[in-house]
Amino acid sequence: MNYDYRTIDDVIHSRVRLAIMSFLVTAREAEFVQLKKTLKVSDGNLSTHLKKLEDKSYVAVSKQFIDNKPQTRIAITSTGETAFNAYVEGLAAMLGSDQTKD
Amino acid sequence: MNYDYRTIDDVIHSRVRLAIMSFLVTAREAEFVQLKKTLKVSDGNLSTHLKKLEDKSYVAVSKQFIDNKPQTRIAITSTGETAFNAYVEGLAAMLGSDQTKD
DNA sequence: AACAATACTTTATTTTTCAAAGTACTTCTA
DNA sequence: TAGAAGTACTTTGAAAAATAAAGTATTGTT
Repeated sequence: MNYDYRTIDDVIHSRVRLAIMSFLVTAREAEFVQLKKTLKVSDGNLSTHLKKLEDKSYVAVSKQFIDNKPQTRIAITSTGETAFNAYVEGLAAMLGSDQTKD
Repeated sequence: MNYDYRTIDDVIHSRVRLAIMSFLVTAREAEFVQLKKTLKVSDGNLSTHLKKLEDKSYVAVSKQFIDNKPQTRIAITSTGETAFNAYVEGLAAMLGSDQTKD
């Protein structure tokens, strides 16, 4: 069991970013609007959190026009997936998921 | 699967406070100094985080003198334990702990 | 008595979060 | 076809949170 809080990745740990990463780890990629609706987060909030994940290369953001409207697609990267898995493991080690109770 | 970040308790979610609660949920109670060493956190930092947990009645703090030195004991409350368990469940629902992979 | 050490708490600075406002369009309506 | 409204974002700024540094109080040590 580990209780050193520094071992948990604070870039992933933010509630909004954790939701983003959790969604992407199974969905693989998503549109900005889809993410916004799923996470029930404001535009600005989503935008800033995505930038942080992008800065760390946890997600890759690509922009295109579809029906003359801008569309932003966000995909998890392998770096992001590795970091996410490490995060979950670290969390489990802290929470003590092995405790036997009902 | 739930991706609404608001469902996860932000008082518990902070890295330091999560470590505190995780520790206390098995240890039941601890001394300030013990907690400080285990979590590798500074005095001031621990003090402020404990106050937040105390404000929410997630922990109960009692002070006494032992060998003429102040000693602060921190115990998890039933409110705290309930909140912690709910937090872990909420987190599991977000992370998707049921995913079948090796 | 002076100095270091222990066990904290308070303060102040830096960082983070989040929503309001802003930008750059497109589509709809009169 | 002007302009109002809507969509898809980004930037900015204000509030909240995290953290370390400084402060308080007492003890032990030399």
